[in-house]
Amino acid sequence: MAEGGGSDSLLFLTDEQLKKGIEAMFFAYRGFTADPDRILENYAYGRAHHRAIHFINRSPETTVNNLLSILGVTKQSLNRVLRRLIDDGLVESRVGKRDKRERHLVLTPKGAALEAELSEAQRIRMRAAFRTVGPDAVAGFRQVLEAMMDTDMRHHFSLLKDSE
Amino acid sequence: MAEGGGSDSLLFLTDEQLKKGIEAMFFAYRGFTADPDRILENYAYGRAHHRAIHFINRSPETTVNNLLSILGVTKQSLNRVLRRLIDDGLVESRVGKRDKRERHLVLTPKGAALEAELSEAQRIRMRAAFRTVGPDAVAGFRQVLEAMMDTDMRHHFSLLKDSE
DNA sequence: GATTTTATGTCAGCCTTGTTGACTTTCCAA
DNA sequence: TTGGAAAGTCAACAAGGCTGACATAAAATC
Repeated sequence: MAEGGGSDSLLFLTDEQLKKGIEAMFFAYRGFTADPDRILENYAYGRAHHRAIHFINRSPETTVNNLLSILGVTKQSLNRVLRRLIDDGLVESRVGKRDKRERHLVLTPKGAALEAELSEAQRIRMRAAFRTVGPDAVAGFRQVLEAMMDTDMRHHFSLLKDSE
Repeated sequence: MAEGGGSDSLLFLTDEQLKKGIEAMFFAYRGFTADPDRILENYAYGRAHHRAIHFINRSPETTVNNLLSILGVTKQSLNRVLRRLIDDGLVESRVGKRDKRERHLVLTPKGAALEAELSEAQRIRMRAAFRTVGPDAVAGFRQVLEAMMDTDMRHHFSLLKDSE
């Protein structure tokens, strides 16, 4: 009874528990992206487009550079995605007023519509999960995820409007 | 005070809270994969190889078909990955004894060594996160993730050895 | 015993999304 | 006025998804 980690309160740190956490992340992330992925297929967009749309919606008038640091990809990679979203009329690229080298990105009504469709699908799943497990579990979920982020990403994360 | 969702216990279901959950998943998953990704670079392998190695280690002697259903990719895609792991001597493919059509996959010592290196890196991050937040938060984390999975994936998830 | 189904492997070709490198244009700021 | 930052673009490449077609062996079924 008193073998292994010793105290019951440390059982959650056994390698088996950690492994379960790892697999939970893997399977849950698949579920997490499944619904948007299905929607994106109808528009022939991919996850990269979804990510761009999401973060432009979160921070309207954000610059390309800022988006790059959030998404962690090269400008060439982002540019290809952004190019198409702009050409398709989902994103507007506004020349900066103070600094005219900067481009400020905003969603057009068409872009906002797709964003709403995607995020609604994702929220439905998350709402169902949250409702199933209750507020305490949700608080724990958020704490673990935040602790698992890279520190620089944690900074981006805390910038959301409703931050606590 | 009594506006919005009404009761305090439902605040975790506001769209803003759900959005924070969505972003938390995005940033945390990036952190979650960052350490293995760095290791894989040294061997010129990708995440696909990591996933295959992980699930072969979890269920030794698993068949190709079983692995396909867990990973959710096409056999052509998996075959390319598996081919290289076998050629490189990380995975052994054994002809089935009862059914000779089946191939049973096991890690070689070399494969097990890489698996250990990868999963140790991932466990270190998860252990740090778990330790930071404590057992109750970890329980909540696992509950939310499980609730967020697709049901068929939840089935694969519960098959782990230490299942509760 | 012949036929069908299942499990696997493989070839070819396509797409998305990541990468590096090189180069240009614009334009702020020292 | 000039250096360097911000942005855009072209080209080429790789990983890892996908589809479709086809081959083989063995099991299962008729």
